[in-house]
Amino acid sequence: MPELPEVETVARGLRQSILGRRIVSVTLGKTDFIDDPAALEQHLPGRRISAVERYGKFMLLRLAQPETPESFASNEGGTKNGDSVSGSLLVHLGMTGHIAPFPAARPLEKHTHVCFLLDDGRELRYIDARRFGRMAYLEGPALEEELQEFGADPLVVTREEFVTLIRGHRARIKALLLDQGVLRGVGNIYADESLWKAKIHPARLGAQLTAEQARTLHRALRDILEKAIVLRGSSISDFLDAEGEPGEYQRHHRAYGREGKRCYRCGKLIRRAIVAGRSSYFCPRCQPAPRGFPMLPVPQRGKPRKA
DNA sequence: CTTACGGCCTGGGTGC
DNA sequence: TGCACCCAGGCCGTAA
Repeated sequence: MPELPEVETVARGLRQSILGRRIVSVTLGKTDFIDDPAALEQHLPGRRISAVERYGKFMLLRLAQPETPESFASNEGGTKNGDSVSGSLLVHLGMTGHIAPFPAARPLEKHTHVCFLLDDGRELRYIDARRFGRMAYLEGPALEEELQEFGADPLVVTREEFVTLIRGHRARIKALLLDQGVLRGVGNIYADESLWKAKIHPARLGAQLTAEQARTLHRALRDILEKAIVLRGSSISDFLDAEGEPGEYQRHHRAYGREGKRCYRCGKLIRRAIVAGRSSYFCPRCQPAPRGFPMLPVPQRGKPRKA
C-alpha cells in the first residue's frame, strides 16, 4: 500500500532509471483506471521524461516536447524545452500498483496494463492486479486544478501551519491525517504510526487537540516519514521499489498491523478499532480514548495469533 | 458548510 | 481441489 515514503522511493528509483528517456510508443491493456486512455496514446509518443516528481501519493512524470531542430529554431525565443506548455503523466499506485522499466523482450507479468516503449529499448511498465491505481495525462489548467485539490505536504508544512490545520477541523484526527485535501501523502500505516508515537488516540477530534499535542504529532509524523523514506518504505503485502527491492520500514512499525501484540512502550496489548472507516491500531494505555468513544468489541477477524 | 457512513471497484489470501 | 468471504484505499452519493 504505497503511501508517501513508498511513492518517494519509487520516484527516486525512476529518476535514476528513466529520466531523460523519450517515450516511443504506448501500449494499453485494461484501461478502466485511466482517466482518458486515448489522451495517453495521443500525447505521450515522442515526449521526453524531463522530471519525476512526487505529489502526495502521486507521481508526476513531467513530459517535455522533443528537441527537434525545427522546434528549436522556431521556439518562441526560449520557453525552456517546452515545459511550460507540456503536461504530466500522473500515476497513482493504489494498493497494488508497480511501475518500473523492463527489457522489452522480457515476458509481460500478469496484470501488466500499460507499456511505454522507451528510446533505449526498454519498456516502462505499469502492473496493477487490482487496478485501484489511477493514471492520467493532464496539462495546462486541468493539471493545475487537479494539483490544487491537495493539502499540504507533511514534510514541508511548518509546525505552526500544521497546528492551525489540525485544530481547524472537527473531524477525527485519523480522518484528518488520511484526508488528502488536508495533508497529501499520509495513508493508514503512517497515520497510525505517527499517532502512536505522539500518544494520541485516532478518534480524538482535531479541534480537541491541544497545541502541544498537535506540535508533537507534527514532529512524530515528519520523523516517521523521513525515517521510512531512508528505509525505502514499508513492504506489507507486495510493495517493491522500482528496482524490485522491498522496503525495510515495516520492521519498525509500532502500531500498524500489531493487534494483540505488546505495545513497545508500556506492554499493553495493541488494539484495533474502526475509526474513520479504517482499521486503526493503537495502544489503549498510551493513547487514551476520548470520552464516549465506544470501546467496541473488535469485530472478530479470524487471525490466529500464536500464543 | 462540514462530517459520517455505506457501498463500490478487484483479486489474493484465508478458512472451511 | 474448490469456493465463499474478507479486506485493502479512494471515491462518490446520501444523510445528518
